[in-house]
Amino acid sequence: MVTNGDRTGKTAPPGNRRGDLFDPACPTRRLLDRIGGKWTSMLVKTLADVDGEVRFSELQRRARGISRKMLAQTLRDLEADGLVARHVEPTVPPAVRYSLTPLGRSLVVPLDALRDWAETHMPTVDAHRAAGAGS
Amino acid sequence: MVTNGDRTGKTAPPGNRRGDLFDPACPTRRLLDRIGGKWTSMLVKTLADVDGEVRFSELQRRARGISRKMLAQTLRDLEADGLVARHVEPTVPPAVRYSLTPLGRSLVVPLDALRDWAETHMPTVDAHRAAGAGS
DNA sequence: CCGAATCCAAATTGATACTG
DNA sequence: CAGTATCAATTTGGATTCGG
Repeated sequence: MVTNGDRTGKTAPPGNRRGDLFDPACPTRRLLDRIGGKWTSMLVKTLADVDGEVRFSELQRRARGISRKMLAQTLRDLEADGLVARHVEPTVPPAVRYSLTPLGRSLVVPLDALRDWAETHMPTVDAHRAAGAGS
Repeated sequence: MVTNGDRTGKTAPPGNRRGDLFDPACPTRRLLDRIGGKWTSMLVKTLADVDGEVRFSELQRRARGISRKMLAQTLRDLEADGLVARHVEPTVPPAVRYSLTPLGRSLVVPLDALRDWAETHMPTVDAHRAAGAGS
């Protein structure tokens, strides 16, 4: 593990804070804040699933339970991050399509690792909670 | 409840198609809800770092910024999940030590994948936000 | 059809103080 | 030392409504 705390005491350049998880500027912490959002990772995965452009309304159809507000908000956030591309068709009525950027697609890899762990181990977690519930 | 209640065996269909992410019962969604918590993943990684037993107060020292309340709460949650083991020494004053269970250690793997992505790509994300900030 | 703005309810978090 | 209880502030998500 890279856990040597060789901090110089001065502000380190971005990308060099590997051992400093509790620093709010730590990239890992910021990433977790982001994908920890209720809809972010679901949207990324949905976009990865279709592997192409999706319209706003179809996205909302696929993401059952999401409100227009949260869909738009999450999408704007993802776009600002460079994870999602937004393409506006200048028609009437307007047609807007979203897709994953290469950067966004690269995020799917670690997200899949997480999904893999969840599929494998969450039943164990559930069993543990059920067993120790009354403790 | 899920209609797919077959938890005793492998239910993954052929290909990549797995559980419905938008189902609140989906394990991946539940895992993300959990590690999306502000302190959960930080604590798991801290415990993985020491690779042994840690006392409550030392944990609080390492996890700069966490309050006793949140530390205790997150720890209790992790323990109920079977990710963390709690060992009480019946002395006066009491000494309690925490450690990662094997299950908890296994979670470190996908968490590290996430960290890896963050270290590599968050600077790009930042650059993108900075570039398109004023829009 | 897309999405921004407003208002509001609910879940999280934190500061502080108290207990065994 | 290792928690727990209570209260308040902040954040988050959702319903509705209005505009392009």
